[in-house]
Amino acid sequence: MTLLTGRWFEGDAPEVARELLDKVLVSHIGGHRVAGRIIEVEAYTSDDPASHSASGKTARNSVMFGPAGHLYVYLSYGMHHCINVVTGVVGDGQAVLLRAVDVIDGIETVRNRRGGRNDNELTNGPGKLGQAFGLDLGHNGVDLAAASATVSIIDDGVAPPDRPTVGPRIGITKAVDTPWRFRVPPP
DNA sequence: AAAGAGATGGTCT
DNA sequence: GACCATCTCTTTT
Repeated sequence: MTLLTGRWFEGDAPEVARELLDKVLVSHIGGHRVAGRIIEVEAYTSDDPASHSASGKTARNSVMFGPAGHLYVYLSYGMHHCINVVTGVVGDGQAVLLRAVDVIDGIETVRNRRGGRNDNELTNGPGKLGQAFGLDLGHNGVDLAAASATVSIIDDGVAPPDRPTVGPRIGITKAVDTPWRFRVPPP
């Protein structure tokens, strides 16, 4: 049971993405704790045409260029908050998008936040995950390892899969053939 | 079961 | 003013 801190996240996004599989995302928001095992991620690097960081630092993506282990949150399609973990060294805009988790604590809170949907559709997409954990633009830039962190990532001893399922990233129009989506294989 | 379309707002040209 | 790292609901096979 160890809290992952800044240095742990530092590295190339595709590598860190694989390491993040089976780690546990935790949020403490509004007096509710929610925890979920990360089962699907996507990597975005700085020389990657599909990445928000591809054309340099802007107001939106500036935290991607900051230290590893902070959250990069952006608003997608005007209504969904997508959650990323920054991985590059300072000045290098890399991040891993968290696409899906299995809820392991706070399922009642998640059901409430997700408006009473079927349990298998609560956190199986990046926008759904953001809503389930209570995250929004106000959480952009938060340090996952800060003492006061409301969001963190924990290693509870479950190793990442030796052979993750690998595939193309979803919902992008550039670099669609780069296989940087990783998933925990089905049991 | 699959395909289509609308919602909705921040960010960048 | 266009473009989205999406989701949900409706319509059609």
